[in-house]
Amino acid sequence: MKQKITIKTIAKELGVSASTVSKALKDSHEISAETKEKIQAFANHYNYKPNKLALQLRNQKTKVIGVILPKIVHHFFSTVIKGIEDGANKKGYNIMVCFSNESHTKEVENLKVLSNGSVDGIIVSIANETLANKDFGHFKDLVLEDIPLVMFDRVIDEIQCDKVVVDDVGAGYKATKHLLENGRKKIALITTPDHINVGALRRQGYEKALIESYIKADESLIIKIDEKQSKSKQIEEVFKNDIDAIFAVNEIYAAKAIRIAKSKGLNVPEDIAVIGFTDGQISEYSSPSITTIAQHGFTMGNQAVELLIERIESENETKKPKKIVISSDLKLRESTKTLS
Amino acid sequence: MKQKITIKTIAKELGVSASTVSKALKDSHEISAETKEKIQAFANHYNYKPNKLALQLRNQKTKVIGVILPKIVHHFFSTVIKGIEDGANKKGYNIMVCFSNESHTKEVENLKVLSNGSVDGIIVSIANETLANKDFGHFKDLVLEDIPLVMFDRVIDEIQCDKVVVDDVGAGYKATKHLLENGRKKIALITTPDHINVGALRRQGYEKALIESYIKADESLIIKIDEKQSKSKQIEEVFKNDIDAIFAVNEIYAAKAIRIAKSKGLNVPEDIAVIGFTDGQISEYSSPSITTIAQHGFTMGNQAVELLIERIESENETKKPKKIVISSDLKLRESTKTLS
DNA sequence: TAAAGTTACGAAATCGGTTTCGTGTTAACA
DNA sequence: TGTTAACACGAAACCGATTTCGTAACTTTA
Repeated sequence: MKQKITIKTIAKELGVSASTVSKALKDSHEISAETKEKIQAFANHYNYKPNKLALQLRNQKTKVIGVILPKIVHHFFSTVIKGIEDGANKKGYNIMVCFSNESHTKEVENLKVLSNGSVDGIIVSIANETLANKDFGHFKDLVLEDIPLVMFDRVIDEIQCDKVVVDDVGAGYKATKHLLENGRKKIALITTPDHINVGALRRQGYEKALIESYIKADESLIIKIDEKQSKSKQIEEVFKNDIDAIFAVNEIYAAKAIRIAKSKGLNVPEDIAVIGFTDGQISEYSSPSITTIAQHGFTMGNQAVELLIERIESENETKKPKKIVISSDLKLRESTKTLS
Repeated sequence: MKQKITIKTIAKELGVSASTVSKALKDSHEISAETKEKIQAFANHYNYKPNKLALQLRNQKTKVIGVILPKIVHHFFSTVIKGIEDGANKKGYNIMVCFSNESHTKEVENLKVLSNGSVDGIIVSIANETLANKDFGHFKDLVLEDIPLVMFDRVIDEIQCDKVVVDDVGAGYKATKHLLENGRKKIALITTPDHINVGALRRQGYEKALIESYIKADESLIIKIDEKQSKSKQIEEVFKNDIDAIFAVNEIYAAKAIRIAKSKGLNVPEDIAVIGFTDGQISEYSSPSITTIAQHGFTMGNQAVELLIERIESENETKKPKKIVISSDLKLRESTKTLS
């Protein structure tokens, strides 16, 4: 078995031409039933598999989709990957994954590698660093080269391509509204720095809900976490204020907030309600379990890859980029309840 | 930019032959300085990138490593993937990931797709279903075809290939020993069915530790979770016994056990100590945080890919398969403490 | 000045398939 | 019996790059 068999091998062995073998294996009408049978039996017996690389070169397509993620050890992103793989598989594609580790340089490198022809299209969620320096040249090049591109979750308006996002404003609104409906009035927001657009959007929703309830947003109740410093310490700051609820833009901040609340002798949800974002395992298994906004990562991945494949396979007229907004749901758990 | 430029394009444009262009771009001594400069400048200006597919076909290697995982929305596996990607990248490889979803059929399919020449080697952690029916034909074929293969975590002895595993027996021993040293005597074990070999191995360690302490293993304290039924209900069973500690072979079982204990009015770790496996986010963020065995997934992935690339790049004499055992550490947290 | 050696480049084979086009043989038809 | 059509297959081009080998033109050496 060490020697892999090719069409030529078969042709030589059976005394026919390579083209005959190729046609016979594709059940072409040009080949007599007798010859076909002979060739197919032979190929089958020796477990012939057409060389993918040769096919890719000829067809100029790889049936592979490149995926660049900021990180993978993370519930949301691993869920998205699952959705992408699932959708890709259904259409006969495979996925090649790279991680930017939130680094701009690595993102550029990844993009360079993938755009060399290894993949038919690319799905990306942008690295934090790239969002911070607003350097999007690498994506612009990609668009110029006409390589199909889909961005999800962390997207930017500057690039003309298909996008899949959660309704972050709406989600922030829903979360805050829920707390308000629970009778909470002093709601703190634990969010990210402004350049992470999802954080900023969720904040908009938060503020919208407050305004609707005639509550003035209090800047001191909003903390933007700097990931480079101790998160716990930063979160602890917010407890210096008089608050009865916390809306955290991800589940880690929420979990940490709960721990701190407990350590301060506050009961969750009685004294303080907490709501998170990203319905991951932390929210599900911690006690109390955490009410969150479910992001439907699987759906996002699925939709993203669907958009991408659609664009790959209709590589003719340039249709206008689409933007799909996935609505998010509130998942009620133990960390929130009506104030009695 | 729509029209991609190839060596032929350049050759025609500059009135030279394709071979000249190729050589010039590789700075061959056969080409005059003048011509080289002209060609390089042209290629540079039009942003020429050699077609990867053509290179792959010619070199008969893809610089891609295939990875098949049972699942991805899972802390341990996503950590391993990170380790694989990291190691692969350092050596100039990319990774292509597929998921078996614990299904035998899907695993076979994945293997078939990847072994068609799309990748230079494959890293696998076997699906539960495959472990259950003990049908390893697809792996045997792979070995026959001389495609480099590395298995990790869930491995089998029947296949001759490199392997990377955790010291599951030792880990089970460490965990149990820790509980014993805490003064616990009635230690329940929440594990998997026997065919999941990692579960069986951890159990061995558990029993070894008990024997050393002259404690007879009590079958009724051992529950093998059937994932198809309600886990909580099954775990609840163990509380019918008089126990003062639980060793769970993964963090989800541990988290569920803690919830159930709490609901029964038992305090963790005072009344009952709990220790888990896989140092994921659940263990870290739940309250109480969970003492676990850290599996070092990143290291496993890194080692696996290193073994694989070594084998790929020394494709000559068939060296004997290696087996790397990664030792695991006990990570002390709040869910265990000395019995007072 | 003839023989030998350089230099600088092109032709062609190769990787492993697919596909178009051509052609010899036989069968069907006028 | 001559013409045409159908049939079954092979030759060759092609995808894009690399690489071996050959060679024209020029230079060096005897």
